[in-house]
Amino acid sequence: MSKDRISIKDVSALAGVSAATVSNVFSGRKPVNRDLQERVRKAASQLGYLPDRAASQLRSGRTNVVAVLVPDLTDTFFATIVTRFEALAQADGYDVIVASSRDTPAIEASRLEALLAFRPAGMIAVPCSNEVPEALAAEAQRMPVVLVDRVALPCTVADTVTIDNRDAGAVAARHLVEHGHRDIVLAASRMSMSPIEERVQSAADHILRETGRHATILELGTNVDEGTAIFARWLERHDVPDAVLASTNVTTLSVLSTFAAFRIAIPDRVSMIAFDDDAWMRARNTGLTAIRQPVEEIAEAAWDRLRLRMREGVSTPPVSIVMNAGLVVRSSVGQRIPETAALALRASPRPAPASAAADEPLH
Amino acid sequence: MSKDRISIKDVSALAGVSAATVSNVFSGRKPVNRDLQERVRKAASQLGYLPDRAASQLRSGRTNVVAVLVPDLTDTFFATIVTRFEALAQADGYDVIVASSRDTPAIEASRLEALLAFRPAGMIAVPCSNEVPEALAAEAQRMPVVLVDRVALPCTVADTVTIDNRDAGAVAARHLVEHGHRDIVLAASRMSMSPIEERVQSAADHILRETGRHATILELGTNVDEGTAIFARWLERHDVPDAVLASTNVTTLSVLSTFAAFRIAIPDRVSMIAFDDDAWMRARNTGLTAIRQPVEEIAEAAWDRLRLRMREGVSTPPVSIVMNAGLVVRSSVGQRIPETAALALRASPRPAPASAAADEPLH
DNA sequence: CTGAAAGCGCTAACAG
DNA sequence: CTGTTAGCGCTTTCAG
Repeated sequence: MSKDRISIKDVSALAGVSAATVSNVFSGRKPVNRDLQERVRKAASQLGYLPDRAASQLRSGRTNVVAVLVPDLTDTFFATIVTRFEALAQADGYDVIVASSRDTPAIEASRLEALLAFRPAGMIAVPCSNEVPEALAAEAQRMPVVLVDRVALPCTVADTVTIDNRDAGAVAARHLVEHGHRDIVLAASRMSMSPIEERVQSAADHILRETGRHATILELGTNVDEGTAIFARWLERHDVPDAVLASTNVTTLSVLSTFAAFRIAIPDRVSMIAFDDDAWMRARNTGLTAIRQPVEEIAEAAWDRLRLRMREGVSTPPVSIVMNAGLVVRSSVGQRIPETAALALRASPRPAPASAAADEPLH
Repeated sequence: MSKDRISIKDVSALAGVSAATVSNVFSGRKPVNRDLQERVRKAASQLGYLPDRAASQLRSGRTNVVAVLVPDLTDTFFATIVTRFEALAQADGYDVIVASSRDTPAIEASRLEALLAFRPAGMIAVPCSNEVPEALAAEAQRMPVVLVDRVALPCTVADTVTIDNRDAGAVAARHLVEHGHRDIVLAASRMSMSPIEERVQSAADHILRETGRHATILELGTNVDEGTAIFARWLERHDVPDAVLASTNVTTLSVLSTFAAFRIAIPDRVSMIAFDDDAWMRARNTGLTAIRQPVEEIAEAAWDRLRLRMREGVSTPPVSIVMNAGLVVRSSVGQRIPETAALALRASPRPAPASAAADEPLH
């Protein structure tokens, strides 16, 4: 352990070549004689040489680093996206640096600065609020940026990859209504985040249109424990609804925790549609019916887009990619007889013109 | 968007000072006149200047970057550790770069190289196998390294932070045995990983000592779906055991998924002890009794250690920190009458000398 | 194909 | 306290 760091000069000296040749061997940017290559590589591995990115980047102006910024790494949705990115980036010869904003705009700004100081070749960001951070918007004019998930469309700042949130909300609402549910709670995280607003509002609209009833919208925040507390407080003061539709995997956990604490059975007493499709949702006796976002595909689309931009520049106008979420039906949504149908049944000997679904319990 | 990048010179020119002064304003390493500070800051923000780490690091030899390497970012245990690190590091003025080895030694080696090429000030690593990667062991002699979780003790390479895995296994086994369980399956991920081996072997030893029965050890791997398939295949050919003890949060998910698929009720038909204490374990009607690792404390201990080393160097011998896991009792472990006690009960009118716990069903 | 020399943006050292 | 100068390790000329 004599010298502090092994540099390209140590290698070139040992191999008896110039530093430039060593550089060319490692970067592969210029052809090098086979024999020399071998000598250089041997010397390098003998010394444990690893090129210094700082120096390389400084001189060349190029870098193979892409940055990823997400609101929360402990949220499986984001963790999965990051993991997939990293694999894709690595396959294309890029290294990924990751930062988490812990859902706080101030932290987001600071993490963003930290990432930008690396002068990455590109960046994929899931903003923590609706506002694209100023620094990011500015940077997006020179550096490729792809915005994912938490974005209000249309977005003029950068390319985006999102799901069709209105459709997701409507599909879930329809499923609930078709199963006879009328008194429905929509568990939002924060309505100020536009994808959430879209999911929830579109579900509410559908419910109102189909049943004439107003859904109850509850904001449970982006943290499980906080959301559990809020929902518990609400439940203490209200009747158990027919069904709950979660708008986020975190709200899903909050709602389920509360029901567990209150020993409210799913789907016997209340139906539930979860958001996102995590492993634990399958690991239960009554599997959760859930809106599944195509996480991997989202990550892939974002990476494709970023790679394209890194190759072709940011001069052409931003593109918005919208993917579709699907409903995975398992067993957390039960069949209810809606009041109107039940009244009709009691009032007349003939079956009322209720939906086929609502008839089922009579068989 | 005329110039490509704003450099320190642009700022110094606009502010009418030297580059060194701008540097001192931002690094705070030398005092600068108030007025000048202000002028510099104004010029900088006006230009959108962000110091270039590559250049800074190259010249100064210092860096405020620490690297974190984990086997899997989608595993909540690791994700939580990373998140906590990042918060702590940030509070101390460090930036974190993260990489995931996806539980594959080859990827681990490549990610490790990528991280080391940043020349970080220190590194926290959760190796994916028992073997500390060669490159890391070598690096640990000059750069502070803290190894977490997946480490075989004693470790001569670097400081370590782990839990007392033998104790964790024994505590869980005792809980099961005390509740009258005899036919017990130990769900390992891979016995070749020494913490797992310790947890599982120590549980097996305890069970053998207390009941004279050999526990069944099953290796379910480090992936939920794979583990589910393996356990399902096993269940098709064997009786449902009295209880299952998981050694990992991933094996927990595999086991639960299988039980759900087979509609085997917990704890009526089989008891279960989970590993790690994730939010979803509380979000069920029968909450999971679980071994809880003190995740946050592990992260904090590792960070403290790393910070100390970054301050004081790596010359003093490695230190091993061992923390304690605890058993969180919820409702997934039921009461069984062990055969021996049951036989004794049937054979004699007097209560057999069974444990108090085993008597409970008779009340 | 290889080597010598210059310089990326920044900060250490020293002079003022 | 501020400016000047040199050079970190690499890659890029450009000459051989």
